[in-house]
Amino acid sequence: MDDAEHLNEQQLLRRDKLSALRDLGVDPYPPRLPRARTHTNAEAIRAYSEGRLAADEPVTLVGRLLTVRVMGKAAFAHIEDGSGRVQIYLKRDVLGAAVYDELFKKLIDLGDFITVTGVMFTTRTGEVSCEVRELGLLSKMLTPMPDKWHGVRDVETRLRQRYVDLLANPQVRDVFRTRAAIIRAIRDYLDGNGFLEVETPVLQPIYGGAAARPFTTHHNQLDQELFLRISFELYLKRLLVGGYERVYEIGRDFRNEGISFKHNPEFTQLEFYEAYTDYHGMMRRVEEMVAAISRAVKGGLNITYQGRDIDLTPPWPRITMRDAILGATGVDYALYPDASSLAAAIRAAGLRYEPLASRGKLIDGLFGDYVEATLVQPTFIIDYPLDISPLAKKKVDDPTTVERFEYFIAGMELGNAFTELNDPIDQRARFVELRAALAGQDENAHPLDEDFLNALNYGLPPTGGFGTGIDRLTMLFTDQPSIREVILFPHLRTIED
RNA sequence: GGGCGCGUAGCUCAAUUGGCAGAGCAGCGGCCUUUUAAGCCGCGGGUUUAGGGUUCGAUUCCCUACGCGCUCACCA
Repeated sequence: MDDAEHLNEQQLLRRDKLSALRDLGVDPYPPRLPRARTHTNAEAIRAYSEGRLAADEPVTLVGRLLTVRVMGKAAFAHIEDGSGRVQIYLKRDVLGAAVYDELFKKLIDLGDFITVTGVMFTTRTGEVSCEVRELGLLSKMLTPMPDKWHGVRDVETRLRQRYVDLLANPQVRDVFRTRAAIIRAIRDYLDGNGFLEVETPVLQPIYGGAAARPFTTHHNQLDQELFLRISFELYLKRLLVGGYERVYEIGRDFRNEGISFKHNPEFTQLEFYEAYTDYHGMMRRVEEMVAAISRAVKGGLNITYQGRDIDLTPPWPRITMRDAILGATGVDYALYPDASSLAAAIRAAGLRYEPLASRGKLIDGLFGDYVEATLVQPTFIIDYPLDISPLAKKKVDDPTTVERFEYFIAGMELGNAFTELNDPIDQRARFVELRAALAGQDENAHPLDEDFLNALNYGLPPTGGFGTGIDRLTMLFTDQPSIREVILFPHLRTIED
């Protein structure tokens, strides 16, 4: 890739300029600034506008050269640093022919990092700018700048070479600033409510806590098969056994599944657990936390996602799974206590279903096919079938149903929570049953997590637990249609030659 | 993994039924001392993703490979 014969005209020309610069005694990659930076671009503009710069007080600015407008013996240009853009004004009278013609006009290109020292002023058209007295090159770009107006649109280039995307498309940089602000808002909310941030193993000898196929890896010295975690749940609950009342973790989960606009193999998850509350308490926490995020990053509770207005003001509706499906399909699954009778009812209603699915899977299928996409405004769907919820506590008056909810915004599932199952005997029975149900597909068959069961033997207090995908939350708050747009380096197939 | 679609200059995009591969930006040369997608004059730049096939002739039609997108499946 670096062979000279593969370089295009413009790349070769930029390399020629490197040697020309060195011939002039200019280091195209100097180790530091020739003169210390005095302001960011934004600070310089503000300081000047607010009259905080003395008359003729020089400022030293830095940035990547984005545009140039040469008018013979004078030129305007814009440079961009992390704070934004500032216009610079260069005059041959001021800089001299050597700097203006030989260095600036001939050897400095769009995309180069430069530094200028000069004096702030306002142009005829009212733009606060810097009239340059000294010019320095900080780092030469050896490849042409992308289109200054259109940026880079090619999806593959944008994702494989995210640095190109970021440097060419400022709005992409904003997405990841917002992502950081969301995570900060989450920490602020949880820290402010007495939650302790913890870290639990990514490499796990037994995986669990979610329904997903894992990635496997291997520890050489121990000669031990390990799994990359698919959730934090079983470790975090151990911590409540140990006496912490409120814990949370923000970190990476790994699921070996298909990739889609809302699935990346590794994604960032938030889970928190709170003793002495239940899933109702978790619902209040979730709507409060999401509202807090919205206030922090959007300044209010009304947002727009892909053209649809969404109001995040708590409280959000709580709708049982049963009522949601009944309303959308006319099927009341409570009337059908087993998979075969429910399947018959679904068929009679003329709806889609997976013939071999369990009762819980049939219900989940109906929900996914007929309800989920309609949940545009924030909604809690509560009370899930037992057999798809092995870690949630049964409802006291209905042992086929558990105290669980998922919350939906913009037709997308964003998170999952339950009143945690803390009965060690029941938990063991659920694991055994689950293993039996999965025995056919041995990829998911794995040993019981005896240590987790042992922890429950020591007593887990009544607890509410919650997990949510930070990537999907970021999609929501940055109005992005795909998870790839909110992950800096999303997974792509490697290119084979 | 299945189905459908896409891949043209450094970037953004055109190219009629299968008939000389183009434009804007960027680049290079020239003019231009308050411009801002600066402007004006001129010039260069292509293995049309890769490999094969049909044809007098292929960016266009066919096959294979690679990558990307959409979608379905998978996701206790």
